[in-house]
Amino acid sequence: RTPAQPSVRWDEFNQLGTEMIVTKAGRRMFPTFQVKIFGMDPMADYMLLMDFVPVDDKRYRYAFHSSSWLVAGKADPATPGRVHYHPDSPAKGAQWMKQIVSFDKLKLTNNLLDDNGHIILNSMHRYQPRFHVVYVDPRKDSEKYAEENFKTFVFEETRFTAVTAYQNHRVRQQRINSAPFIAVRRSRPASPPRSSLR
Amino acid sequence: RTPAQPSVRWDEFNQLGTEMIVTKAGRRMFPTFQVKIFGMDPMADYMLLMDFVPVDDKRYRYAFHSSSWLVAGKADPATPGRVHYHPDSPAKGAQWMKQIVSFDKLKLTNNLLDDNGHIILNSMHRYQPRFHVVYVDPRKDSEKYAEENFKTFVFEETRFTAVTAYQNHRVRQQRINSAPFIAVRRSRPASPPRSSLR
DNA sequence: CCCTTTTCACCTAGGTGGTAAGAT
DNA sequence: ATCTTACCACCTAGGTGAAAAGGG
Repeated sequence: RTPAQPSVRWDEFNQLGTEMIVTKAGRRMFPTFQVKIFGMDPMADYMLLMDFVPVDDKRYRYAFHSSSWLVAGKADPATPGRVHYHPDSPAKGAQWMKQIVSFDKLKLTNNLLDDNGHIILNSMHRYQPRFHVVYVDPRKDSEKYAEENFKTFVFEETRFTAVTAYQNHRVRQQRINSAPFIAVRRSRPASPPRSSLR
Repeated sequence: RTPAQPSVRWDEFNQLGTEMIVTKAGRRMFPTFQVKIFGMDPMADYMLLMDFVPVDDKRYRYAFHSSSWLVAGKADPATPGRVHYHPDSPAKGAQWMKQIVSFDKLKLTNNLLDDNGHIILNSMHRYQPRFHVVYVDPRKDSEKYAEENFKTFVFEETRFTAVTAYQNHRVRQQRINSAPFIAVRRSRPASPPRSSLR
């Protein structure tokens, strides 16, 4: 049976055109990708993982005046295709099914040389998250069954554009509304003059 | 092969007579109990857990003037004997052996009605932490082998007296020295008079 | 008197977006 | 112009000991 993606929040963002921040140090996703899982063998071991595939081979830019995304040319060279294993992997089916599985430790970066195992994406490109379940086959010749022990699920509403700063004002606002604790700082105290005296 | 308890810090405290704070809400141990493990089957599953047994059947009190612990009578009725499973359990031997295993999530409480699964201890009593390794036997009739699949380790230097507030001044000082970040607040702002007006 | 509980200021650890400066 | 980066104030979440109050 297909796992479910609790998706109210994703739908809200998807309507606006979800944007995910990527930074050099790595940024968590918001919304977080989470799934409710059904139909596993409670006693068997499974690995859960995610990866991200380009939606198309285009680069985008955001037109502020029209508040819309425009194609800005062909995609930049693909980034290293990394995967993120859910840190509880491997675990028994019973464990995974007990509650919603949340990928809140996953981080996105635009640093091609990232050394922290984060997912590397190109800013201004569109991505589709994918969710994979791997059954840990106890049989000796388990490689032979790799195909059948591997299942992939795609939730289209989780597509997004990677950005280094929110582009669409309404997405930023939605983000702030979704997490009331986020401070909206209005201004920064005047910084000292940079260096009139070297 | 016997696991090792990194023990420099434990020895320091043990010389003074280690005291562990217990609170109603639960308090972490300091020092933390941690072990380096050797000799597991890398591919097999193991559970790691701890429990605490009374060192004797006595109750103690601390004599400030002589800075020493005195026997204050027979032990209070024993507390429910709980165990604490390391939250990563079950996991493969390879995983456990990869690095030092730290029981830093374990909490001690004096609340007999505790509902958070914390370890319940009697204040002013002495305890010996114990560390257990359970091999998860894949055989059908695994109960029959319970004995051989279960190993217990005791590190005597980790004995302590449970207290609700540090008794020995030098233990308190040692604690503060061990964690430089701990604030030593000198005084509290005068509190408003309690209720001259009910 | 001896011990426990409550409260609270203060700390760590880590994530967040705005701003301004930097880069291309 | 357009996008990226560094910096930083501000937040959450949770642990900590001291002091003060409470209890037997």
